[in-house]
Amino acid sequence: MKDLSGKQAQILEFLREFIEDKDYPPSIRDIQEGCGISSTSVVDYNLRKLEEKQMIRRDREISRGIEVLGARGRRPRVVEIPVLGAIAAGQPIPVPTSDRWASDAEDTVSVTEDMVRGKSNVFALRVKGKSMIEDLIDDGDIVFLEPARSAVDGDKVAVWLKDRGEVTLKRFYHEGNRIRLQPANSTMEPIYSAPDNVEIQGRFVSSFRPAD
Amino acid sequence: MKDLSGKQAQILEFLREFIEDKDYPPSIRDIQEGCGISSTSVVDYNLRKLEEKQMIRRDREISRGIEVLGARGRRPRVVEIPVLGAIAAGQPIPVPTSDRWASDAEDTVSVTEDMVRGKSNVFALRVKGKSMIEDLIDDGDIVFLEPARSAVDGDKVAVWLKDRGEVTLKRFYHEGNRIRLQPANSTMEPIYSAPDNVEIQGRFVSSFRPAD
DNA sequence: GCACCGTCCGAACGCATGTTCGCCGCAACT
DNA sequence: AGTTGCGGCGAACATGCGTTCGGACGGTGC
Repeated sequence: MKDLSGKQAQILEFLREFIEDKDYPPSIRDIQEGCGISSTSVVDYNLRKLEEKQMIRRDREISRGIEVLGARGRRPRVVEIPVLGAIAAGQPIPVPTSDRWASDAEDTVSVTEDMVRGKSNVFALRVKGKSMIEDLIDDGDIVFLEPARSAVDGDKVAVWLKDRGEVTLKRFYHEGNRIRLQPANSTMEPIYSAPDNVEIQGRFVSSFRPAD
Repeated sequence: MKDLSGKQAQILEFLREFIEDKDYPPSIRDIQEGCGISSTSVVDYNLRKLEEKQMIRRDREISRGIEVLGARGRRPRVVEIPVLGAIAAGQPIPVPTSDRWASDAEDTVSVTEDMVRGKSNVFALRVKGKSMIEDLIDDGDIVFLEPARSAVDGDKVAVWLKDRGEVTLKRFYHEGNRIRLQPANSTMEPIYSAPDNVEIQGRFVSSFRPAD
């Protein structure tokens, strides 16, 4: 069931390379030529075999209707995340109110969908400066956030501190009638603030750190 | 040059959705039906216009030879990174000597190519435990490393400390006739070691932190 | 030997699909 | 009105491409 002949493996490999390269599936005759096969019927024959073995899917009656199945075939869904700007202590970030940022985003980053947990409307911020290093966020990191106005205890959120006039990323805790913003490092003291002084901008989804 | 008529925008949108959905480009008649156009020649006419405007690329004489260009069209190249295992203080990591790990990798992660800088043979490790939190690497993080046996000053490398019997991620500095492994946090002291006691496993490329 | 089966070959068949061509309606000019 | 250009229409045309069919070649079992 799983093992396939040399020619079938060759065809499968050719399929992957062709699709990767050209962005559309090859025709029967493309495969024929690319694999050095002398007849289209041989290709058809082996494609049927591959289909039986669940390696590919074919849309009959449709030109180039071949689809490679399996982990290497099904391309992971890629989403474009708008990078809205930089976040640094002392500087506000422009937080969108509408849900269409694609136009005013200065930059975008493409990531596989599982990196943002399939959430929608995720946006990204480029971290500037070392000011948040105690939150395990380094200079140059990219943080992915989902829009949020509220948080539950323990959430990592980007909050706008009205009195300080700055945005920071901390863990969020309700504590009596005040808010505790907890850094992730034991050597740092938490920030306490009145609830109406903090304005939640977004909830942490994930982060990425490129090389230096 | 940039603005396109309503019908052209409609066709372009249809192209994207169709390709996203089916994994192969539509035929002229697919577009005709999908956009409610009464003649194939109209589709052809507008496709030529789109091609003039550099919005798409057509492979003449080839069925479904349409390719959407631009940021939203050209899919970012996705590479599969083998996750070789977990890294935690006190435990060695199995570092491959050959360059074919795909078979023995327990897991893989798909990321867009720019996340690993287009480097080849990159592998990934899942961070276990909080033991490296001072290097801005948290529990659950995924670090991407490229195989390396040497490093230049300042590189973040995964090193095997023979005397301690553990692997850790630090910045690497030659300092006289010893090696300094520098954490990224000022409250932590660097580790000094003899050159023959450290064995470099891989060089840090990037890291990713999923949500809690 | 013979029959059977998996694989391959070459050619023909026929639908699917891209391309071309003449014509029309409409708006903006002269 | 006449002209020009753009966008659309429908049909015919030419080719791309999937499919089918008769047959060949090499194993394997009887």
